[in-house]
Amino acid sequence: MSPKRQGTKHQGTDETVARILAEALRVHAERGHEGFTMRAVIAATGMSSGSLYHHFGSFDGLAAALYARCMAELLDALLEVLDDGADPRPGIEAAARAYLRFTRERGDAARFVHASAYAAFLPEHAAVIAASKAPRMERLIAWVAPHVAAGRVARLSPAMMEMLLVGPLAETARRWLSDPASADLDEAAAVLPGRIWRSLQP
Amino acid sequence: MSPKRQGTKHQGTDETVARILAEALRVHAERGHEGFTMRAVIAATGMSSGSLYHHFGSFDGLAAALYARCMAELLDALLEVLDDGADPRPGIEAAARAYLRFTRERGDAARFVHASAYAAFLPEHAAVIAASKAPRMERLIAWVAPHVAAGRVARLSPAMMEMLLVGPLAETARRWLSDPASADLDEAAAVLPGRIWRSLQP
DNA sequence: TGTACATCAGTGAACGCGCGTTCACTGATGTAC
DNA sequence: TGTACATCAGTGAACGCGCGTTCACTGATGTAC
Repeated sequence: MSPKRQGTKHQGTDETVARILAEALRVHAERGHEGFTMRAVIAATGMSSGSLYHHFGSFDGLAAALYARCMAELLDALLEVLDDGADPRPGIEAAARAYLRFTRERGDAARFVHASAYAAFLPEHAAVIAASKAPRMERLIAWVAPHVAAGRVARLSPAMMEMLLVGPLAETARRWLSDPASADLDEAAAVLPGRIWRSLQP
Repeated sequence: MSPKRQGTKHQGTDETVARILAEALRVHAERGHEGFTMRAVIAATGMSSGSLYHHFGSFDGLAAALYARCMAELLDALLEVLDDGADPRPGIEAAARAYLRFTRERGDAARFVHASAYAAFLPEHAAVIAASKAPRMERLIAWVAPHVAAGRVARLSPAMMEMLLVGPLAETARRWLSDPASADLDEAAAVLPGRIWRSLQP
């Protein structure tokens, strides 16, 4: 079931990278943003610093790779629930609920994305992150475009749509992630999707 | 015009505290969140570490004081534009524009607030921050309450209202603050207030 | 099939550095009598 | 009015610590001939 190392043989590179990223995310979740250090990740993985440098080049490189993966998972969670119906409303509302569900179920990934908003690695490793994020954003835009053309969604720039869709959800997630007692995800899931849809109507 | 120190006489405490906070904000704006350190603030103010500890107790204490001040300024900017008319719409829309204006004109304060979202000092110094934030939030809630009672604003919990009002604005601010080329505050000021108002209508 | 070499994941001790914080001190001002 | 003491803003050298990073190395596997 669980594929362990065989003797002293090396694992595949992808497997090691995935394992390091998973442990790094765990460290961030358990020790917070300030406790998220190269040395903590080294200790958590049980690997050597050299190995981490071999795979990621630097601590910022590791963080950027983790950010790209978490962001991709979040966007995939939204893309997954979009349908091909003539009415955009169910898709928008389902995406809003998916955002909140992702926040609850993948709180560690959501926290890392949100907490990295002003991290220095974002501009420095913008290319790696864009490579992961851009195609998914394009799929979202491609989904909504025909609805805009048909007058079923307001003719706004993609940026403004994103603000209206993601803004209230991100704010709720941020609140809940920093203190689960301070926000009610169930209430948000009941209230926000309909209100967000309203704000996007023509 | 500029009140300098007179000989070796000490300034007032409030004046010193204000000067330290102003320099700290400047350090944060110029060197980024990772460059925002006690030592950088010491160098920028030209004061001794002991003096900063005398006034703030710790670096987190200084950060918490700065956060409380910046958050208060942001909330005051919103409160300032609320009017007493029978129609809540102008007030809501003016508050939305005020948020974006504050972001542009007080970018340093806005950046510090946003970048501190997951900082360790928030829970540790929650009391200091709440003392500054809570009364202002209450004034906002008190402003909207009669409109809700009269059926002019949707009957939502204050938390949900806050998410709908602030969400798209905060997301826009965040985007603009991390890269002014990646967001258009003018477009946001033209588009978002009306859309936010829609999302809050009964 | 055997040998020589290249590749590459992974090791871990050691590096210098900047961090937040401490504390014994100075000296100006306020207060008591 | 003068003297003694308390208060408190401000000083700055020194503290130990954990940080990200380096680099000479090991050893298993893949490739060439």
